[in-house]
Amino acid sequence: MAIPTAPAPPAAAAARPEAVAACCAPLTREPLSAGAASDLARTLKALADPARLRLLSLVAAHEGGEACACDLVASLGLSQPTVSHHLKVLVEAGLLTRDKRGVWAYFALVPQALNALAAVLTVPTAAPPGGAG
Amino acid sequence: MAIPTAPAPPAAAAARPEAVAACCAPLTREPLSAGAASDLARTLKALADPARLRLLSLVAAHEGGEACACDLVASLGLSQPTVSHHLKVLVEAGLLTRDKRGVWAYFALVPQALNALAAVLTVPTAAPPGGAG
DNA sequence: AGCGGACATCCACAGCTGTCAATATCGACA
DNA sequence: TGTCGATATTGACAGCTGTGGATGTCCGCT
Repeated sequence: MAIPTAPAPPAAAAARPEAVAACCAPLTREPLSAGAASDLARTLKALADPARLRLLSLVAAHEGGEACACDLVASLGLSQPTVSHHLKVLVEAGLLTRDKRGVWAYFALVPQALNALAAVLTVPTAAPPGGAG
Repeated sequence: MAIPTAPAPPAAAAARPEAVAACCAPLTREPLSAGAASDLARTLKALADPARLRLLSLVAAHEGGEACACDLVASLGLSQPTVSHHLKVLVEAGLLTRDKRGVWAYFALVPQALNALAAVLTVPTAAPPGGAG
């Protein structure tokens, strides 16, 4: 473990969800720095779980684009604390937003976060005629 | 969508890299089945590691689109067994191909795998015209 | 054939992660 | 104010994962 990057607290990730995809350069343009790779991996780790993927799709497919936590618990077949934990991970990764109304908590997708992630992963299949610099 | 959660051995994943993104439906179209979520998570887990992300970018950014394992070991600052392990994970996930020439092993990107992944994650931000359904 | 180098595999270990029971917190309501 | 219900947090634990040292395997060279 020789990652000399700044030890930012995990809560900071939620404060800057735009850090997900940095700026623009796809994964394949130039070698990732250790810090950039760590940032990107943190977001991907939030995605790389069956329960969280299902949560995202449940929220996204729900009418109105948002879903109540109680619905998610019922749909997932996992315990309520476990679902709450997964939702927290997704919110802190900037992939979901949480809106608490009364006793209910509603979660909605953050499309730009997923799209930024998709943009980073996209590979230019056709080589540009101008040649790479 | 009745993905039967077949307990296929991990080696089978390399034989069907197109299984990464199933068919076409983005994550946000309809709730993922447990099997589909598990499949997608498996591929994302292969990506969700700083060392493997750097490996992918190193390979992709290397001239000729492929890189020798020795270069990767030198660039990553990790031990040779560790790099070999990460490369194996990426190959088994269908994200890299391995081509052994003599004593050297060359690794190349599988653009379609990453692009399929990106397609799954992409969220349609604008509603399709006339597609009120 | 013998040797050296490149890569893969095995083994062990520390740290992380998903899971749930128990509990705490907070808002709605009588 | 007291109770009920929804959600979040805590604590514990099993299983997974990243890592490196030691070793095996295979190829090229002398």
